[in-house]
Amino acid sequence: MSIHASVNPHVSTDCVIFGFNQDTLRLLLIRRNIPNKITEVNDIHYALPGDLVRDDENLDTAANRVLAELTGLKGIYLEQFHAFGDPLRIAKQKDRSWLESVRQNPEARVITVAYMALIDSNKAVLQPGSFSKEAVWVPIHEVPELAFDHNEIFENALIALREMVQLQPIGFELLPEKFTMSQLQSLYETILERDLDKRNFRRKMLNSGVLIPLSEKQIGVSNKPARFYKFNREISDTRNENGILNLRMDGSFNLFG
Amino acid sequence: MSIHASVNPHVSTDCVIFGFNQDTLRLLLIRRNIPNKITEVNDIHYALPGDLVRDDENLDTAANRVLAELTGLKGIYLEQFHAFGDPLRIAKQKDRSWLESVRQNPEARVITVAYMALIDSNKAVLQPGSFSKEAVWVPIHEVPELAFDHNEIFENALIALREMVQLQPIGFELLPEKFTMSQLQSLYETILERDLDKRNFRRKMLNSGVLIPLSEKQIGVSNKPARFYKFNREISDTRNENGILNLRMDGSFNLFG
DNA sequence: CTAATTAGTGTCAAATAAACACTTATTGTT
DNA sequence: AACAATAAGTGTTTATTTGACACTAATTAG
Repeated sequence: MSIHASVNPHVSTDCVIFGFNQDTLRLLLIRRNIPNKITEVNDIHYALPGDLVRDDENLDTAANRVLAELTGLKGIYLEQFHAFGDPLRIAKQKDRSWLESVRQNPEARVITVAYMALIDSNKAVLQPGSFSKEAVWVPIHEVPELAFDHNEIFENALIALREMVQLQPIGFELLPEKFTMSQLQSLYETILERDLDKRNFRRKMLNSGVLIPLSEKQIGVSNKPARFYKFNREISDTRNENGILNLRMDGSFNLFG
Repeated sequence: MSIHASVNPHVSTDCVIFGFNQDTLRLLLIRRNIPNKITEVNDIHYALPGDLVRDDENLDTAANRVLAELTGLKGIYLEQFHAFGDPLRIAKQKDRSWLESVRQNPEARVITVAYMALIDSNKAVLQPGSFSKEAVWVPIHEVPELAFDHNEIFENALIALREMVQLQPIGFELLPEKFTMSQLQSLYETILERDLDKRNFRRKMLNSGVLIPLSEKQIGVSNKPARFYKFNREISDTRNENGILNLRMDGSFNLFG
């Protein structure tokens, strides 16, 4: 028997949910009112949506549940990217009363498994219920101070997203079923935070085979109407046993050196 | 309060420790004797080294501790790659007596955060102590049935290694301080399981700037002696706050399309 | 019918990747 | 001392990919 203490921690999943809207990459946050014992006025805290993992759930299932409860969406792109387990992570939050409770209850420690989700933010109907009356979309450059170590988790997710988007054809998950080449380019430019050459972008996307051009075009725009495309899911849509999409091309999708 | 049960699970780290020896990629496993209540003879089980995360530890620290206890090595390449938390994962092991105990004690559930470690297997002096009298190096193609879901974890690690080795200069972690170009190529060929062109490999490695040629050469070989190289750690050796190496080049290290 | 706006298109130069075979330095053998 | 065996080391040519760059086309608003 070890002399070292190992009180079982709580285990949660937190979801970094990205959406893309009006040429802006957005993060879905939960606004919570937390009673402040000193001021007796509620503090407003923002946090990543998350929940404890239940006995009968595996991690992917828990993340999917959080997502579904919040957005009403199922079977969307969701990928585990990192587990966070600093014993002091709870204490990083602003709310001092929590810090005290952690000191007194080491078993209040929470280890969280973070997931990144990419959704078409138009499809997400924020659900009525315990979560959703507080859910808000926030542009990624206007993310406020978050509870716990959620800012760190978000920063990690953003870095992971930037890397993944250059290796795997996942950007589509953020767009509607039908989209124009310009929308797609704008998405990539937003995520990568740099301009891309229009002609080179089109060439690369079209040659890669991940786009299916549709005959349909924009209507009602006061300029040359753009063609719509859809994502070619045939390429390698391998949905794992938990219904999680995991798109991977055979070779590298190395978009922009 | 939720109607759903959330008994706190145990949280552990498991380490997939790779070594390279005699042109073979090897995995470091623990051999355990587990009393079998039925046969009253010990079953021999192999498992990934791992341990519960302690109260005062973060995840990286716990993984480093497991590694140090087993190999005596510190500050080596260690990277978290996935958390596994299927509630039935314990039950996947062969030993039926465990399965029963899990059914009776749902709190026996273990969520594990898996790490991949790359070490110069010559440097690892398997430590005397509770772990090491049972530690063995096994070629990756001869890995036996492992406890729990450790085979799945290992398979995932191998896939992750193959991907990472093509994007980041981490192969060096598996070699001695000084190595020849042929050793390096053999390592890459072993990991990627395909032949590489000698001249193209040399050119790419040398142009990438990750190698520092030494004046020293092999002695005592009955052929043209090879030059030794060492890894250029200056490139971007960013050791995080937990002493974990995290090598990343500025651009992509896209070695082999 | 003119202006404004965004879509859509091709070429050339530079960089990178892929294919390919012979010479060199050393030891062991005769 | 010559020779055989072995693995190290070295360049060139071709094909492919990338990056830079500017005009025409289709539509609506005024």
